[in-house]
Amino acid sequence: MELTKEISSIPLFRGLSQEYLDELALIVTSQEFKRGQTIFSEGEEGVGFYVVMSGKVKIYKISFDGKEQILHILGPGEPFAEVAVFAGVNYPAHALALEKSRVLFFPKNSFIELIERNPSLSLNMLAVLAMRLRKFANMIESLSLKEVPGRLAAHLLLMSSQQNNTNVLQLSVAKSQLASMLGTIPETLSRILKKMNSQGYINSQSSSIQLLDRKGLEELAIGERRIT
Amino acid sequence: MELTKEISSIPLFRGLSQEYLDELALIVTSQEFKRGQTIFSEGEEGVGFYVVMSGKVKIYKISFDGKEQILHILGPGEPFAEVAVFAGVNYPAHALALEKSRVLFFPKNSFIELIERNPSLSLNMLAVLAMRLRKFANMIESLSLKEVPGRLAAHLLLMSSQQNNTNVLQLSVAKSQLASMLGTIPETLSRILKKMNSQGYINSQSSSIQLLDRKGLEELAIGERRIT
DNA sequence: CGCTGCGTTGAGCTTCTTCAACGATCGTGG
DNA sequence: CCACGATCGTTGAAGAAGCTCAACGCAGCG
Repeated sequence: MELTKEISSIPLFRGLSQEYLDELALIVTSQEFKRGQTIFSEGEEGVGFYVVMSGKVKIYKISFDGKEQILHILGPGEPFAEVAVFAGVNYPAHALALEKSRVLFFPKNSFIELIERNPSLSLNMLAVLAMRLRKFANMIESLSLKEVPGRLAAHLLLMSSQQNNTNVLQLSVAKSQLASMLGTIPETLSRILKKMNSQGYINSQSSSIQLLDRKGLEELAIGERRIT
Repeated sequence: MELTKEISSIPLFRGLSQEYLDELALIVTSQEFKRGQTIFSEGEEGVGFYVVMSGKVKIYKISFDGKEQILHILGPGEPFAEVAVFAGVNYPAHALALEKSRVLFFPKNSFIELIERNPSLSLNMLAVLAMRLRKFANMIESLSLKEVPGRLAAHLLLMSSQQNNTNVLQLSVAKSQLASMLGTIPETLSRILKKMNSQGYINSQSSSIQLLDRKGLEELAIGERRIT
C-alpha cells in the first residue's frame, strides 16, 4: 500500500521494522484541510495525533480578547497533538491549516497498543517530546527575559542556523504570524524591522530578510545591546 | 535494599514489576544538596536525570543581565532533566536546591537500556513529558497573552485547586521567587498584591494569601476584567 | 548589635500596545 | 481586463503597563 511508504518517510518512525510500518498503515487515516480550516480546537477531546504530510499547520492559543500566541508552525514530516495521546484528556491548543494541507491521523488507542509492543517507537516519541520541551523552555525564557528586538534577533539567527547559516532568509509565514510567534503584534514588529534596517542589522524587503550584522544581532539576542 | 522501596514510591515508576524496580535500584545513586547549591548548570553535558526525594529544587533560566525565569519548582517524587536523556545533548536550564534536598540520579545510558525493554516504563515517561509540555504551553500562553495581574490570579487559582480548593494559601516559595515564576519582578508583584488586597480580591498577609473573590480572580485570569 | 536578605514604596522612564488611518497587494467576480 | 473588497503591512499619536533605580523598614541570624 502507498501509505506504508509515506509513513516510513516520517522522521518520527525512522528505524521501524517493516512489520510495524504495516501495522501503522492499518490504523492511520489520511485527511485533507483547506487553507484556514480548523483541524481541532482547544478543549476538544483528544482522540489521536497527526503528522503533516504536505502544507503547513499552525498550533496556537487564543486569549479571551482574541490575541493569538503561536506555539508551533509545522511542515511536512512533523507530528502534532501527541500530548493528547499520552497525557490523556483534551487538546491543549488550536490547530489550523495555514495552507491546503494533508495530514495523517493516528487514533490514540490503537497507537498506544502499538507503542506497548514496540520500544523503539517509544524512544523516538520520547525524543520528539523532549525536543519540544526544550523548544518551549527557550520560548518561555525568551518571552519573559527578552524585549521584542531581542526575540526577533534570536529568531532570525535561529532561522538562519536551520538553513545552513544563509544570510538571506525567506519568511515562510506572514509578518503578522511572525509577530504572533514572537509574542507581539504586527505594528510593533513592523517598527522594529524598520529600526533594524536603518541601523544596519538587516536588510528587509517584503518577505525576504538579509542578515547584515550577525554579531550585532547576537548581542541584541542576549540583551547585551539595545536598539535605540 | 532500601532504595527499591523509595523508587517504588515515585509516581513515574508506578506499576512497574519488582524486577524492573530492582534493576532501577542498581543504576541509581542518591545525592544530597544543601540549600542554594547548584545541581547542574545550563549547557553542561546531560549525563542523566533526577528525581527529588526530599526538599525542593528550582529549574530556571538566566538572562545575560541576571534576570531569572523559573520553569519549575519541584518537590518530592517529581523528576527533572528527563529532556537531557531523550533529546541527547546538554542540560537546557539550571537546577538548584532551594532547601536541603536529596535526589536520586539515573544515568542516561543505563536508563535508556531499561526503557528499551519496558513499554510500561516508557509510557509512564511519555505521560510525564506530555504533561510537562501541556504545562509549558500554558505558561507560554500566560506570558504572552495575559498581564501580570491575570497571571497572578491564574496562579493563585491553580494553587488553590491543587490544595482541595482551599481559600487560604501558604506560599511555598519566597515572593521574589513567585515573581520570577510569573515572569515579573518583586516590585511589580508587591504592587499588584497590594491592589488586589485593597480591591477585595484577596487578603494577603506575609506568606499567607486568602482568596476572597474567586469569581473576580477568574475574570482577571481570562482577561475579562482589569485591575485599575 | 550590626548585617544581610527580603519586601515595600515612590518617581521617572522605557517599551509596548491601542486606536485610527492609509497604501499596497492579491484574488475574484463582474 | 478592470474594479472591488479583503487582507496585510505600515505609520503616527497617545496612553498604559511594567521596569529601573533608589531608599527604607523589617526580620532573622551570626
